[in-house]
Amino acid sequence: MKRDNIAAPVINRLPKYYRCVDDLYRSNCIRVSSSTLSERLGFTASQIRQDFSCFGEFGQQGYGYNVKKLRYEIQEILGMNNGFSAILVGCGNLGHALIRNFDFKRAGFELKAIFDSRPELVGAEMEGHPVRHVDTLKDYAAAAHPDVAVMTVPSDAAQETAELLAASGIRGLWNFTNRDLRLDDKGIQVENVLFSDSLMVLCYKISDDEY
Amino acid sequence: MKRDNIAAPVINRLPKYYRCVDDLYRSNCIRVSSSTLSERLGFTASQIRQDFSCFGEFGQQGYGYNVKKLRYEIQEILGMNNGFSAILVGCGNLGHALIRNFDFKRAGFELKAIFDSRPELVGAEMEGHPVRHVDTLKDYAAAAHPDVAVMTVPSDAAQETAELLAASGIRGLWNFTNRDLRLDDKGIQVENVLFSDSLMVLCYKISDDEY
DNA sequence: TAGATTGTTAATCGATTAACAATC
DNA sequence: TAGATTGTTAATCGATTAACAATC
Repeated sequence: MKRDNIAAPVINRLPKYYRCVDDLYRSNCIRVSSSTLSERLGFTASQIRQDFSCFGEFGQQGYGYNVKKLRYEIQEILGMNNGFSAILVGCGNLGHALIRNFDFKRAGFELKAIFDSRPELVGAEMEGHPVRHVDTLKDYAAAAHPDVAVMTVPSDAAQETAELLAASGIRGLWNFTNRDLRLDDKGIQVENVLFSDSLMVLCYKISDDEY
Repeated sequence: MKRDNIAAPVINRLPKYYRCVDDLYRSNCIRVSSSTLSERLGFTASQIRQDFSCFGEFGQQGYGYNVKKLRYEIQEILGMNNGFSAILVGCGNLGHALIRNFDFKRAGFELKAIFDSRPELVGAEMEGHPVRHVDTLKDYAAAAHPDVAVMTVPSDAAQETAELLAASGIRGLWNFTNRDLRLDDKGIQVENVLFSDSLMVLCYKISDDEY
């Protein structure tokens, strides 16, 4: 599969493609054309074909795309079939909510271990996972090599925790701390989930209405 | 203030500008130049000046920007000073986490009421808010006119809840359901917080590394 | 075969960057 | 005044859309 230097806007559309094609797959749809995808997604058919062609040729002239095959190809592009593992650091309300409700499997991850720094939590069980002390994280990582870490620690602990994780050889940070992390040159990938940014944009949009 | 037809990329950068300028303000910084902002934000100085100039002239030649003034102006642009109110629908783990930990005030919102459909939760208190039954939402909205609704209901209830909220006159939906909502022509603004999309992009990025 | 639809090239559109006159 | 830095125009760059030959 081609995969070099894909533009960020393309990459950010991939999950939406996946969700759409997965929905079609689950409703037993066999084939789909770029124009049908266009209606569902609100992107132009041209853009959809252009985006897919960054990674290969998945369709067939006169027919369209086979849903099952397309779904598999997008999984491959996204790396969902790599069997990645995740750990979660910070078992507060948000961490707990993710452990209980978020379907890691569906995004291609297995949640392997959870950590907290509060002694009163350590040893407790959360959805079948024992809470480990964050002091044991580095040893755990050295042995188990988890791929990504879910950061649900308080904002104040964000930078410190990020550095610990980077030093532990984690390759990706899924960052819920509402803080930008400074981790230059460490080659670690970061995805921020910035609740407040999203709410501010919504605030702008409803203010905009008034003009 | 100018506010017509601002490009989406500009709007999406505004919260990051705000967080940065707010940090400067809180550390008692008086003035800042576009080049200093550039270093902190990773945008070019040119882009920063271009972005600000969409909304007015906030700086001064030879001096830069007054931090306090700039912070205020961005608040105004984002609509953070409009005294907007919010309600939250769905008091599961994630809803609970937001109620407890998210600083609505800091983003310019006041959380006014919370709703759930589970009878066993109705009447309980959560961080000082009584849980109301979702059947009373429409009456509540008719009386109190909340501006936005935080949707933390299960995915299956997403579309139904969105329609109820639209019918209740809510102007903005902050959508945590991981589902795209279909609300054409209702003039309602939606901001999605799609956890799974974000994790899939991270998955792509760490896969990308291998090539 | 005729109709449909891809993958790709070329054209357009929009966003970012560079440059600089204005001026504090 | 001299140095610094804005706001804005023009140039560049990149992303999206349109068009169409290839072909199933």
